[in-house]
Amino acid sequence: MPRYSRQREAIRKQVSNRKDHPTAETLYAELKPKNPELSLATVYRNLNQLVEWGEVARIDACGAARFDWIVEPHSHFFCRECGCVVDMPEADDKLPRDIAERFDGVIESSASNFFGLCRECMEKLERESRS
Amino acid sequence: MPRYSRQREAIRKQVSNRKDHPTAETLYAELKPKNPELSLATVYRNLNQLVEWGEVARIDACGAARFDWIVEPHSHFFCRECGCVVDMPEADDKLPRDIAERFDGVIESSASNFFGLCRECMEKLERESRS
DNA sequence: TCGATAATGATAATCATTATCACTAACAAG
DNA sequence: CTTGTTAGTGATAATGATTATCATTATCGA
Repeated sequence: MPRYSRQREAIRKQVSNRKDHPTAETLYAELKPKNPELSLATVYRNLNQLVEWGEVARIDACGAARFDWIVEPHSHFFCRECGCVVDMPEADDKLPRDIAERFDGVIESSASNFFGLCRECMEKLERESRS
Repeated sequence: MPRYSRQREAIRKQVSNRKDHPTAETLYAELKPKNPELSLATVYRNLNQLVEWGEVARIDACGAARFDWIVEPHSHFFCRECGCVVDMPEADDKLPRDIAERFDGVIESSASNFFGLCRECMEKLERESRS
């Protein structure tokens, strides 16, 4: 029996309008100007709620949690230089299936994380090393 | 130019003597009795150092970081009930190879994380639900 | 033996997140 | 429409993991 709330609606909308994977803090900063009364705790609270309801997905890795309105499980790439997070849809599902069968327990979810440099940072570092 | 230190040696030894994946706090608790002067900060400091030198690996997921003297990258299973961490060597290397080729940047490492219930917890919960 | 400085221990600080709690607002029932 | 129940909020204290600070100690080459 959840009730309507202006704040939750704004948070839901903000997450679904973004193609990248914002943190709670980022969402808060973006929403604050047009919702001056908004509290950071409310952002965290509602994100947890939305995750629980399966409306958004939480991406855990590299410090702060990030949120994604694409709830189908998929892998991510994390750039160690700029901290950006990129979807890696190619890497999915092939792996977990047969692993899960062999495993001596219950596998409820899985996530493959990739770490390194995104193209922008790779090119930037290459440029810098030529000097 | 790192120098010898009794504390680092004790930490190194403690990590390599364990087959599970202890947290910094756990290692501290285990070492403290025989090294009463040891500080938690020293444990963190040295673990970071050892990771940087490639002597131990850091496993990031589910709250506190865990440490592993097996540095070859491999996947892990995390039990949501008891919090145990189990090696999943079967899940490795199949995935990253062809992904890395297609990726528009540099993939330096990858890790597949599995979440769910370990056998013990699965059985315990089954038993509890029959009552 | 000495001196430069790596390493330590104690603890304050930080960062992300959760808990608390008095207050506000949604909304079903009267 | 007025209400009563209680979900939701905002402000902030508390937490947990980790890092920074800093005065002191210890390593080790000169």
